[in-house]
Amino acid sequence: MMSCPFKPRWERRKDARPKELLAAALDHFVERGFAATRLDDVARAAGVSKGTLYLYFSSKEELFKAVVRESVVPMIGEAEGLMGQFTGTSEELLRLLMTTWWDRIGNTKLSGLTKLMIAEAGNFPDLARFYQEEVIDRGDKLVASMLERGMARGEIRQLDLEIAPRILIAPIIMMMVWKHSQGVCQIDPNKLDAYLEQCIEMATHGLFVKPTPTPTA
Amino acid sequence: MMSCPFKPRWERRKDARPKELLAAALDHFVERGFAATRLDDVARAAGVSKGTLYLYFSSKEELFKAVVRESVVPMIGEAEGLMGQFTGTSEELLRLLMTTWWDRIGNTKLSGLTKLMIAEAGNFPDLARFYQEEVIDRGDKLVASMLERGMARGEIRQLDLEIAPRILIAPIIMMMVWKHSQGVCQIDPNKLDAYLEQCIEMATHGLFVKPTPTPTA
DNA sequence: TATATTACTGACCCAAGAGTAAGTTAATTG
DNA sequence: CAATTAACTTACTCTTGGGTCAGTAATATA
Repeated sequence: MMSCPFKPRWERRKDARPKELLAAALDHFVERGFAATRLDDVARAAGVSKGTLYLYFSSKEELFKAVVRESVVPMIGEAEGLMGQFTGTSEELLRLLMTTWWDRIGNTKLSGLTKLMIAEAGNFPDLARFYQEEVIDRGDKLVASMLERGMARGEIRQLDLEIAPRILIAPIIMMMVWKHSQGVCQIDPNKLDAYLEQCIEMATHGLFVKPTPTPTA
Repeated sequence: MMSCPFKPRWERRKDARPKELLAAALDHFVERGFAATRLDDVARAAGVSKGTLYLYFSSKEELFKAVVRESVVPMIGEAEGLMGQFTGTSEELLRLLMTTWWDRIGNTKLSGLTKLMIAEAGNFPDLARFYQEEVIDRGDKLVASMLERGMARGEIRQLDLEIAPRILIAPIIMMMVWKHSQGVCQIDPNKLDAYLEQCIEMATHGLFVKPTPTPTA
């Protein structure tokens, strides 16, 4: 490796650093999890030293929060907007929300953050609280209000709104988790779309050939 | 703390130690995960020192494998037997399998091991391989053959057997995961039974008031 | 070109925890 | 009651990685 004799050993790039560090951090967190990610590696991947990282982020946890704020939090707002102005049937809305969620998060590296939180929340209570408030609570509310809308329109049967949203999203969350569990529970990547389609279908149509009449709760 | 003057400082109890160590290890692994569990603590909880633990288990990973072999592996065999001699309808079988699974694993501390593997498989490839072979592969096969049986009997519609089992079990897995994600995604413990019931109902009946006729794949 | 500023480096400290092995003590045996 | 065995302990080594800070070098300024 020859280095150009007049290129300085490093440059001062105060405003580019945070973005680059966040990008590198996202990659590493997604790849290895929170605890197992080394800040040395993150810094090196961003082309700086660990000391520099600490100039821009005061701790590992703050770095992680910044990553989440930059990447997933804005998407919740987007989804809230999407739902607000929707006028079609509940089935269409269900499909719309699930597919956009999958496009924007599930099928991207962001799904790794979901898996990370599930995996490590217990060991980092501070991160857990942060994520609960900024992401989960808002997400839950979103799905619940979708169901509520459907129930009000008579399209969806009466459901317990503390439970039903969780059951509905579980298969998609698990899908994201499995995608990032190297070697365990692997699903053929070619079948991911089919999986999503099955999730939607199962939610709308159920499993059996002749659905028994639904008893109202 | 007075100690009885004639009680020896410790006893030699060669055959009791492994059981006690495994029990303590299970508790700690479930509570804190694999990486974050300190063998010092496990040993102390079992009333011995860390050195003793290493007399019976050659490494942290071997200790974990032993825990899994003692606790969850035998239950798979049990479930396989249960299915083999079952004669009722698919809906009854589905319900039976889901409830026994919940009774024996989901609703006990063993669910913590499931969560642990999901969380840490990526960082411990050797454990991942072990768990995949001893638990997941066999479990998958079990659910798939249940669905196959139902399809053969004309009770369950034609499904992709690589995908459907996963979607079916996802809500229960997530339930186990949430139970062990201290503070995140908490579900009211009183609603756990209702949650399970909803899972079964959703799988059998689907979500909507008037299920559209199911297109055969 | 000289001086000041500050973005950045890299060697360091320190705590934590897996694994080890020399030594200690309970039990067993003749 | 020795002498022996082996279950158990204690104090140690070694590695890893978050966080720090004194110093260095790129840039701005005069």
